[in-house]
Formats: sequence, C-alpha cells, structure tokens
Amino acid sequence: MQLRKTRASFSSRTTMADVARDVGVSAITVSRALRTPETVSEALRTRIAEACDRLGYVPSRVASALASARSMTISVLIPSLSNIVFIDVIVGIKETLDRLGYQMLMGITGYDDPGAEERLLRRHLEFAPDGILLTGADQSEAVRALLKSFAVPSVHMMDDCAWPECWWVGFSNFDAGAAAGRHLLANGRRRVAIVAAQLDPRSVRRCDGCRAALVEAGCYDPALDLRLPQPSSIALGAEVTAGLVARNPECDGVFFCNDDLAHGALFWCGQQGIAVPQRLAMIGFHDLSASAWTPTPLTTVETPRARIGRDAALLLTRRIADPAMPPQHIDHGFQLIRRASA
Amino acid sequence: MQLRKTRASFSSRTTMADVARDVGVSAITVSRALRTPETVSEALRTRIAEACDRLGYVPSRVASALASARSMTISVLIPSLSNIVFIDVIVGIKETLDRLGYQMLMGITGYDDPGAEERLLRRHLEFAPDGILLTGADQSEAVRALLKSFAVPSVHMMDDCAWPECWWVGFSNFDAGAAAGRHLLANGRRRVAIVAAQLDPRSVRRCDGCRAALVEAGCYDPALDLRLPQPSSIALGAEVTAGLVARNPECDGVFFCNDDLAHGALFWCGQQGIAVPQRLAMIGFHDLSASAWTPTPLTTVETPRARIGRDAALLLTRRIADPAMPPQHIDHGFQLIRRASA
DNA sequence: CGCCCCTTTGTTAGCGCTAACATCGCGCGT
DNA sequence: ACGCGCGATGTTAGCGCTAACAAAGGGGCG
Repeated sequence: MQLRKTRASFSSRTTMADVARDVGVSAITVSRALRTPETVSEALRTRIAEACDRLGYVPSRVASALASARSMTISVLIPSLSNIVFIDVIVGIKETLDRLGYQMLMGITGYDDPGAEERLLRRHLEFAPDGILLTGADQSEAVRALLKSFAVPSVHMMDDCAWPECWWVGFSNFDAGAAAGRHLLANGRRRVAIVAAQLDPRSVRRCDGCRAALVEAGCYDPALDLRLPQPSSIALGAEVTAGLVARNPECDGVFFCNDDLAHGALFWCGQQGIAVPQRLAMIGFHDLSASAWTPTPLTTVETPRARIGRDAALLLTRRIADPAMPPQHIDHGFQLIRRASA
Repeated sequence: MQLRKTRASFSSRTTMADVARDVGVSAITVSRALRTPETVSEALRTRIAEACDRLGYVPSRVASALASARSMTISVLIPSLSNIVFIDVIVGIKETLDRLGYQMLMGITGYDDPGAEERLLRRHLEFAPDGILLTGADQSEAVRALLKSFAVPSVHMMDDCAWPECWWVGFSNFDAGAAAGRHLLANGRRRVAIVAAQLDPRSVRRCDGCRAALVEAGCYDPALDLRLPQPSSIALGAEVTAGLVARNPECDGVFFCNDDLAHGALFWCGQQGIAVPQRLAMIGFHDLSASAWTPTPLTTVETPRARIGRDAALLLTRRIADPAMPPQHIDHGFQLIRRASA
C-alpha cells in the first residue's frame, strides 16, 4: 500500500468512473449515454441518468477536450468592448454558441498596436479553441500564418473580403459609405465633410466609399476630409464639429464614420442654434439606439450586427463540423435609415 | 508494429515532448523552464526557449488544466450584455485577468428566469473554472449549494452583502438610492416619483433606499412609486414620463433607477417643452457617458463599475491563490454627480 | 442449422501535461 | 576522507475522459 499523497484533482468531484461504478457498467457506457444516448439501451440510459442526478455528476470538459481534441470553445477577437457595435455582435455570437453548447473566449485587440492581434491569438491558441471569429479581414501575415499552421477554422466578421478562400459574414463598408455619401448629395449638399475617428480599417473603408461618391459627383474637397486618430466619443464629435464650422463655414453636410460622433455634433448644433439639416445635414453610421432620440433624429446607416454575430458563429460551427466544406460568404447588407438630420 | 490509426489530437501540434526531444532533456524540464524558470539552469533555459521558438511550440492549457487541476479560467455571470453597466464591469475584469493570464468565460443569466443562474453555473462548472464572479448577492439556495459542493471560490459584484462569509466588491445600492432621494428633497421637491424598470434585485434595492428617504421626510406617495417589468430603454423612459405627467401633474421630481430611462424622459420633456428642472427635476443612476450630453445634462449617481470589476477579479485570484484567506469586502461607494436636471 | 450482421457493451491505450518522489553530482564543513 | 545539504534533472504515474478496436448475444435468412 502506497502512502504517496493523492495528487490534486478538481475538488475531488464526482467522475464518470464513479457514476459507472454506481450503475455497474464501464465508464465508456456512461460516456456514450451522455453523448450519444441512442447507442445505449433505454433501461441503462435511465439508470445512468438517475445515477448522474443522484451523485451530482458534472462532466469535465477539460478531460473531454484532451481526449477528443474538441474543446467546445470558440475564440472571438474584437477591437474593443467600449464600442457598443461589437457588443451587439457578441450578443449574436453568444445566442448561437449557447444553443450549440460552445463557450466563448473573448480577446480584445485594441486599435493601436499592430502586433496585438497576433499575440492575443497565440494566447488563445493555448486554450485550443475549436474555431476563431475575427473582426474584419485585414489580418497581418503573422496572424494568417498562425491560423494556417494550427489549422483552426476561422470566420471573419463585419466586413467583406475579396479573397475567395476567406470565410466571412458582414457587409461592404465601402458600399455603405458610398450610399451615405450619395444620400447627402441627393439632399443637394455639395460641400460635404468626411469625419473619421479611431482609424480602424473598416472606418477607413467606409470613408473611402463616401469619398468615392463625392469624387464621382465632382465635389470632393480634401480640406473637408478629416481623420482623427483619437477614440471616437460624443465629446469628440462636438469638438470636431465646432472646429469644422469655424474653419469651413461653407460646409453643408457631414458624414460621420459612426453615430457617437454624430450625436456629439447634433448636441453641439442644438446648443449653438445651428439648424440641422437646413444649415448642416449629417449622417452617421451603425444606428445606435439613441440615434432615434437625438435633438434632431439622426439619419444613419443601420448595420445588422447581431445577425452578423449569430450567422458568423453558425457558419463557423458548420465549418468545424465539416472541414471539407467550401468557403462561404454571407453579405447581410446595410440599410439607410432616413430621419430628420439628412 | 501496430497499424491502429493514430487518434485525433489537436491538429498534431508541437508538444512539450517534441521540444524536450529536440533539446535532449526530459519533458518535465521543459515544463519547469516555462513555469518556474528559476529552477532550471540558465544554459538549459536558453536552449529550451530557443527550441520553443523554432518549433512554434504553444503549450496546451487543456492538458495543463487536467494535470494540475488549474484551468486558468474564471467564469463571470452577469444578467445582460445590452446593459452597458455590465460591459464596464467586464472591461475592468478583463483588465485584471489579462494581466494575470486568466481567460474569462462569460455567462448571461437574463432578468426573468429564476432558475437560469443555476443552470448556467452548472454549465460553467463543466469547464472547471478556477473561480466565479457573480452579479449581486441574491443567489438562489441552489446556486449557493453548487458553489459550496464544488468548492469554487467566488466573489460577488455590484452590491453589498450583510452576510460576513460573503466576498464582495461593490457599493450599497440602498444608500445610493437614498442619497438620490435626499438630493431631490434638498432641491425642495415634495412630490417625488420613483421609476424602476427591469426589476432586478439591485434596482429594487436602490428604489428601496430612495423610498426610505422619502418616507423619512414624510412625503412618500405610493401612487408615484412605479415598477415596470419591461426592459429599461430610452423609449420606455419617454413613455412612462408622458404617463406620469398626465396622471400626476403635481409630481415635481423623479428618481429613475437608471440613466436610460432618464434620457428618454429628458428627450420627451425637451420635445414637450416641459422645463427641467423647474417644472420636473430628475435624477438618474450610473452616469452613462451620454448623461453629460442630454438636452438638460443629467444629475445622476456615478458607480465605479470598471474599478469594481477590476478589484473583484483581483480579489478572486487572491482567494484562489490562498484558500485560507478570510472573507474580504470592498465598498467602492458611489458619487452624486450634480448637473442641471436636479 | 450455420452464417452473417447488427446492436450493445467492454477493454485498452492514450490525449499532453504536471505532482510527487527519486537521483545525481557538487561544494562544503569537519 | 566522509557525509550532508542543496540545486538541477529525471522517472513514474495519473488527471478524467474518449477513439479505436473487440467481443458477446440475438435475430434473420438461405
């Protein structure tokens, strides 16, 4: 008889072997009763279920993951939590993953550090996720190499991607920006400013789209094309609008790359008595819930964020289940929401 | 020679054994070089680090978790993602956990189903988290029993708790509500309404606090004490204020159990030309970023959400490291933010 | 009646790592 | 010269589960 100390275990929890012993079968039968009930006779299945209940058995996904090479976790990499846009995406993702029994591991890349996504990915790979959801399709070479060498299925969210091998669920930020620009033009605006903050690739692409629309109409003015590196906020929107009106009094319309900035602009115009849209029309991006409630309700581009999250997660789990599946792309589009501001 | 198929493994990744073979040492030495570098000679340590790099070795936390009974994950149970308040808490939690190398597993309990938290906890226990962060201290008996039987350390967030064994980081919702009530009274208001939506225990407690303040001042009127089961939103705030003004024209002040409702009320008053605070004073709760930007800036109670998340996570990891530690409570308080609305 | 196939259960051997104990060699004090 | 302590490395076993193969029993069919 050894006197060797028993080694640490997860709080000496009830194991599958305990349940098996209790019922008088082998562990694999318990395993099957839980995972593939149809392969176990009904009588046994009932006795096993009863024993699990009675003993308070909670299966260990850690052991299961090691044995089956399926961790039942999905890593989700997003740039920020402070941006409600990504929260909506997460809500959609969780809806799908909860239903399918996956857990979500979340990683925040930030906007500034170009190497952050790779470091984060490496950290997440330690947890052996069954798949990865990425924001945008502008990943670095290092990130793509890691994904490939670890053979982790991935799906990109919130933008489109020209590369046919890329799995993505999103919409064209370029087209959405262009639609916003054309709407301002259709409103008779000729001196249109473009305001972008937090220069992530998707904001840049929608500004590109808006710019293209202005160029096409022959009224693009680089002096009205503002790029701010700071994080987007209501306060920044107010500040930048004040500067814009002071320096470019002829400006008669603004495309803001997101709604927060537009909210700040609207509040500031309200305080200053600047008539929106008569004097200055404006259009935002994403249609946040407050956009229907600003002093002048905000015309904006609605993006189906929760649907994108939901479908990206669904697509990813399908890809995990069938590695031979050909690449899929889902374009969920966008919708111009016409309110009073433009 | 067996022809048995090799079993599934995590995409045939490089293992610790591969690194050990490459360097010409045993696996345990590699393990030590990574986890407790000071126990391995410097020469070996360098060669091991070099081999890890060259082979692209990423340690498997799944195997590590099984062997060491430490999963390096923390489960966080919150009621909702749509409520920005909890996002702020999550931001704080992630700040701490990222620094300490933990991963976060997130569970959403919702507001309605009383059994949801227990089911969710059970699901999370399958992943063998090293600790659990819970919202509030009103858990069901079943939840407390599960936590006890699995011996998972936990810390409660966002409220205080009278029970001395309970570890918590938060503030007194009751006191915060009372402070809001007293502020309205100090503004000379005598016909004060209390409006609560999404009746979670913390909202209820802050309304209790406000009510106590009104009772103490001898001006509590049950007809002005509104409890709405619906989810809180800007639209609901507008709607309920319209009803309140119509039915109770004498009402001169309102305590809203959160800022969203107050925003809706302010927008509605702006549209209707109702003077805030002259005709109707109002005070919100949580100090969301938009509260400084409403038509009339909102007086509200600031809650240190990110700090609570950060410190709750820190406390939890300390409790994990030292199971003998006595229960800790951190009261981060709250702060009345005086703006124009009251 | 024997054969085959299908359903149901079991045996064996890991998945990749780490706890616990074992061992080895070196410097030091006496 | 000897033993002791200590730092550095190794051996063994096992965490709790599941893949792969094995086997037993029953039923259908020529």
